[in-house]
Amino acid sequence: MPVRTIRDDAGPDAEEAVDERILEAARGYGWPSLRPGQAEAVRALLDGHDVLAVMPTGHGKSAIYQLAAKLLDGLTVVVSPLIALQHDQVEQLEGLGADPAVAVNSSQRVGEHREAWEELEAGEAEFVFLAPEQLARDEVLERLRELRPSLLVVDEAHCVSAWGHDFRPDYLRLGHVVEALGHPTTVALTATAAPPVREEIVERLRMRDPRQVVRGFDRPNIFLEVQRHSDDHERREALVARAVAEAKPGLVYVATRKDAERYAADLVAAGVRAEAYHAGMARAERERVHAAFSDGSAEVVAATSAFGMGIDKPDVRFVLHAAPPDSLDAYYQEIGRSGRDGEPALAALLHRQEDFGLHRFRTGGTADEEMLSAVASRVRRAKEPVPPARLRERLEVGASRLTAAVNLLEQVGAVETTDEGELVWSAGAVRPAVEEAAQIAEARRRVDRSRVEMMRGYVETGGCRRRYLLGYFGEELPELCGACDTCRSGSAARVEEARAAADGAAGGADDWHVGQRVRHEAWGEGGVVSDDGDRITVLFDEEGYKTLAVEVLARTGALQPL
DNA sequence: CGCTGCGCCCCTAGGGGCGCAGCGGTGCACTAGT
Repeated sequence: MPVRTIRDDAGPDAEEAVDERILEAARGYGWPSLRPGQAEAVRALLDGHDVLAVMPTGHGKSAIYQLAAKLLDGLTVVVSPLIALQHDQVEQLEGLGADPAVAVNSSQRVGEHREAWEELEAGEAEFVFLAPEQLARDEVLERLRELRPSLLVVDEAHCVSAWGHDFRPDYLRLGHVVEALGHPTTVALTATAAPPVREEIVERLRMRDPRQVVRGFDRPNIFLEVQRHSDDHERREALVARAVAEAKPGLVYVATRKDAERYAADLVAAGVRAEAYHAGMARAERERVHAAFSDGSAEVVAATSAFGMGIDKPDVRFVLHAAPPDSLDAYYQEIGRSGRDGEPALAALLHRQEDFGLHRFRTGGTADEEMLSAVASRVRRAKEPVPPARLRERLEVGASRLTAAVNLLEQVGAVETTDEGELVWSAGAVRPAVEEAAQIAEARRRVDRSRVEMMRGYVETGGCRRRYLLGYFGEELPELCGACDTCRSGSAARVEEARAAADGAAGGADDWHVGQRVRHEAWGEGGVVSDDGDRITVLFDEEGYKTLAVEVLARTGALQPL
């Protein structure tokens, strides 16, 4: 099929290569044109490549699979993290006049559930939405396999990395799902993922010959600001005053449920139409708050991280943080909910040094060695493959704790999963496997803690905040952004000068570059993720992020290229 | 790690201060009992 390529180097908004067939399909949905990256991603899928697309929400990520599904014969399976979102996604497709879509989940009535499967098995539905936990069930997987899906979509794919390890470990098992379904073309979609997160997504989903499409990362209309407070009371007052003063609607992110309630109450007392939102609230109440924010009757929502996915409001004018999140990935995701209309928006973080203590707690804990041992011993002793459900009964343990242990034992090659989803012991003794698995879990925690340190680096930097943020996501910003507090105060320019001076003193030697693999004498192997001239940041495989002074490295030789 | 809430002691009886235990985010699916 001939591909017409229009090349225009005028800038990021330049129209990209456009495949006539894709454009035709887009018109079928009522879209006159495509955004940068969309056509590229769809074309790669049509060519049989797996694709990871990283684009901000509102940039038309969903269009990628909607178009590909239209152009590929066969069922499209969409892995979607929240049941509450599945319904909206089905409706959105209906609104587009797309082929029928159904959802399959535990909230459905028996009849509804049966009907969905009947539609699928009669070949009447083109899309099916499920959470990863559904796909962990053999019966579900078996029925889907019979339907020979041609496209597998993993929506909100950062969940693989952010939730998979402990919280919703079935995310890490999607690789099995891909294979059990005969490896349909796979596309992973997310709004935010730093390079190591992208790597993990590609690896965990066992993508073959993947194409990465990363677009629209910088959001220059969002002003970045950080305020440090020493006293919690003062921080509260400053935040409320700010929310009162700024144009609305806006979001206030907090660290605990109780704070969500307190800030909402304080805002109401200050005359703001505010609501609280967190996962401890009754479902109907959560839905009411979500709806109130969407229709504008609530101006501000004070929320934990539970409020986020599924918000598709273009005119959010500010996102205030009453505490730093545990990573820049999370922070960027949250502030990215503002200014989607392209108009000016504010992202301000009001923190105290002590806030980081909560993350120390959350990334603390010890490896679940007891569970690893119990699982390993049982699987090894068994004469036949063990269904995970039986292990759960015998060990009297919840599904997620068990799955997390199984994932680790698989990762060290001690346990394997059969095509039927049963567990077999593959090699070696129990003890060393358990120890190795516990070490992997411990390394994971070190990496998590280092992600917190990168968040700390963001609040403490005197340099351009946007440059720091984009650097974390692997993008270089050549000029100071001019739209953050450090640029405005002149601090960023002073840091820049000092750096240039240091560079000159070092003879302008450029020993390191982004993407380079390196080995450190104490921290092992890693990859350079950012280069600030006088300092580089390396993501070590087992230790996480470390920021290193180039001058010290030159003197000590502690870091060597590989 | 840091905050909150509770019990306790202080002491010329009602509130203040101390010490310590417990808690802190995100969702799926499934089950039992109304």
